[in-house]
Amino acid sequence: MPEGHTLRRLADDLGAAFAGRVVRVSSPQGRFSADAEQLDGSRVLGADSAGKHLFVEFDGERFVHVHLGLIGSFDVHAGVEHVPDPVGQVRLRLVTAGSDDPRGTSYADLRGAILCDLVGPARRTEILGRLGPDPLRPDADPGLAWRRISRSHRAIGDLLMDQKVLAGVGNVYRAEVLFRHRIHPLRPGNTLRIGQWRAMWADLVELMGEGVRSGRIDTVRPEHTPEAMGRPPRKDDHGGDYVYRRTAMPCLVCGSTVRTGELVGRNIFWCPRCQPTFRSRAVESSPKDTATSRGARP
DNA sequence: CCTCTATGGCGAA
DNA sequence: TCGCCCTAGAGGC
Repeated sequence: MPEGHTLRRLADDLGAAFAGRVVRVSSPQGRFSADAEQLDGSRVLGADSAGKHLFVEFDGERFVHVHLGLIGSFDVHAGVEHVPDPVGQVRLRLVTAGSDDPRGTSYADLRGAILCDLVGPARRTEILGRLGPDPLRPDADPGLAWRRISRSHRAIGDLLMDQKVLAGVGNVYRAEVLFRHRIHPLRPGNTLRIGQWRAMWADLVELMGEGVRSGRIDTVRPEHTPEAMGRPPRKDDHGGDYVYRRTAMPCLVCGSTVRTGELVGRNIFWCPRCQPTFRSRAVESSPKDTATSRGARP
């Protein structure tokens, strides 16, 4: 689940349940035990996200830095009657202490994360400093991303996933935003026009904001659903995406066969007709083509 | 029941 | 460039 919208939502939920509360901190699995001991009985001040990074702030300028990676999850249960025994490999558990808060008892379990570290303000600033602008942050400057994109010969599908260029976009938003703007994933960053970038950024702000509210990624415009287009709905189509994980299915807009390939180690999906190659003869090849030196191989 | 894949990125080589 | 993290859902049998 974790692209930027997931972490923003998580920060909001953790803040709502734990901000201002004294918490019991533990590591049932054991891999965070030393740090959990340090934090146990402390007060949570709040939680915030930047890109795919999450920071839970405790008193004394201490932060738990979490990165969910591909398979991590952080489940927040607010206002529960009872706190159950941990199930599975729970690396970090937060439980509210005391009963004088109108929010009642809450707990949260972290599993499978790639990163869970206790850090200070300097380290937090360092981590934030490595991230490009996050479309979910109102103070983000899309010009910083444009500066890097417009000066790079790397593929736009590569640049969009580079957290130093742009923070919070993952494999789904990358494929979908490129489709929505009819841009081929392999098009070099330095061939984009600034108007295209401004439109993509504005779109990401809206799409990811919607993702925070709904808790899922849904990028298909109402006029392009199979129903609206008069196409029969498919049982093997999960819905909500134009091209992501729709290999060999018909494009929702033009009916062409959606294609897939690999770009910097991740699967990329696109429509060969809606997203024509920048130079018409450059990339019209089979999905099994060999990688370039940069790892692009649709 | 088992096997495969995944919205990510670190660190060892 | 690859293994890992070791979850969770989907699909095959």
